[in-house]
Amino acid sequence: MPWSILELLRSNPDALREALRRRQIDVSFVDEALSLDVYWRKLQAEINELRHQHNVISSSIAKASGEEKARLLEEAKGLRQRLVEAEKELEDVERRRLQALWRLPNIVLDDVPVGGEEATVPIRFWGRPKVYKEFVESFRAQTDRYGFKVDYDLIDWKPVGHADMLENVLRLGDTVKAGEVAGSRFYYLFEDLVWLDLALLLYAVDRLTAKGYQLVLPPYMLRYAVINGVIDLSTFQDAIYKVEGEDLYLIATAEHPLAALYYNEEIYDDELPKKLVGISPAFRKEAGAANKDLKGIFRVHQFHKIEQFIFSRPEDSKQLHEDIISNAEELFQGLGLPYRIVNIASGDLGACAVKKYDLEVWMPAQGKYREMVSASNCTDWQAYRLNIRLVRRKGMERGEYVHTLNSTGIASTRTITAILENFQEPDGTVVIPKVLRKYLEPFERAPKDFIRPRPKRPA
RNA sequence: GCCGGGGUGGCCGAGCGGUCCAAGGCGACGGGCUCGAGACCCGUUACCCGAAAGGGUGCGUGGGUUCAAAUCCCACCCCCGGCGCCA
Repeated sequence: MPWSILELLRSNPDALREALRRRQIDVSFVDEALSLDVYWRKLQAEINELRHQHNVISSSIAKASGEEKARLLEEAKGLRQRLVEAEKELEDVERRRLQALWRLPNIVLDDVPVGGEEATVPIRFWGRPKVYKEFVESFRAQTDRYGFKVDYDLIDWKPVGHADMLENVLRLGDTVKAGEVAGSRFYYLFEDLVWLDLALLLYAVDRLTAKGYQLVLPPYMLRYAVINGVIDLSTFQDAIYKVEGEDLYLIATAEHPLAALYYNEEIYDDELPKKLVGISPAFRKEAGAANKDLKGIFRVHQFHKIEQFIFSRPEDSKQLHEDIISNAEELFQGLGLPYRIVNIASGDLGACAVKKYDLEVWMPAQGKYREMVSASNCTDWQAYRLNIRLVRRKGMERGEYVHTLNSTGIASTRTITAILENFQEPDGTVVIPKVLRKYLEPFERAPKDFIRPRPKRPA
């Protein structure tokens, strides 16, 4: 049996309906897909019969001659006519069936909290957040309320927000000029912050490759058929830029080209898991973001990202999901940024994922935990769409699809905002995390321990 | 971008309108032989529908001609060589 979702659709549609209910999606998608699948199978059987008759006649024409041949030709032509009609319908049904199947989201694991955004729950905390006195109540609402007791440092001065730090304190960024020349959500970064961006990327690449992840620099654009295999429709609409006049789309994360690395291929189970770390820019339209986070570089159209990606055997994906989120945690622990891990509620899961963890860092100037990392287990949802089959070496059994998992390692600009707020001193100086020193050391002009406010913008 | 050559199953490679439901080889898998391994022998090794029998589809992708297309025509994509341009 093939794709797990198709298997469920045929054998236990109620389980699929339940998954859609949990995601707060219209359950009728299941019925539509089911009836199209049934009809498609029936129609295909009928057409196969017609084709068979046609094939029999066709091949006898080669041996026939004279009147017999003329008669067979007539008969074959007649059958052809009927087939053309029927095949037109099959094509139509096939297209609609596929569309319906591709609209189906993945199932939802049982340990995912059911509900909308508000149902998302923290499952663990790390670090000692700096909490400004006026944010204590809000802090409690994000910690105590869920039954966690998180130690914090009370501070009586209000840290400057990351956007102001960037533009008005450090003066190492210019989103106004970028807005003028490229539009909102673009930015110029200068000097120390550029070094910081590079150092963060190198840090994540170094740590992850040390764990055996293979370093990959992937294509930054993909064809429609490929990128459509990796993402759901809403991501496509909200995030993806298209290159005009070409069948090319800018990636929103290295996850997309990494998933596509085995497009239309078979992978033997004894080669799994394949663990990759990708480095790439991420281009995002942010079409659904409305006016959220317009200031600064928290939510931008373009940033750098180190991405973890795994192809796995189906039986290993749950454990590997825990592994990649803990890899990300190690990176943030190294940076010293206090965070919590949340188990994303069913209504907020992307269609591809059966479960998703976010890592959210405490932002002292906002009084909120904000998303820095997202780690998803997509099981066979992407692999089915990209046609990446699993072959079991023992007995050479086919028919399954590999599982895919992805997680941010470090997203540069977001992590920079977290550093600007968390390691800010009252005088505006930013203390650079010690783990980054190694990646700044080789460069003469790179900052090593501090980023200091500047009187005016460089360049 | 232009000119020429080419894209066949996991890989190599034959076929160039009907006997192709794609030869042959390699690899992989299953079995035999063996104390075991190798060699050797037999078999399996694309996808879809079907409980099965069986049938259908598949030769880069999409169209077209034909009763019949891997084989002929058109468009596009990709690879190789040459020329041009260029970080």
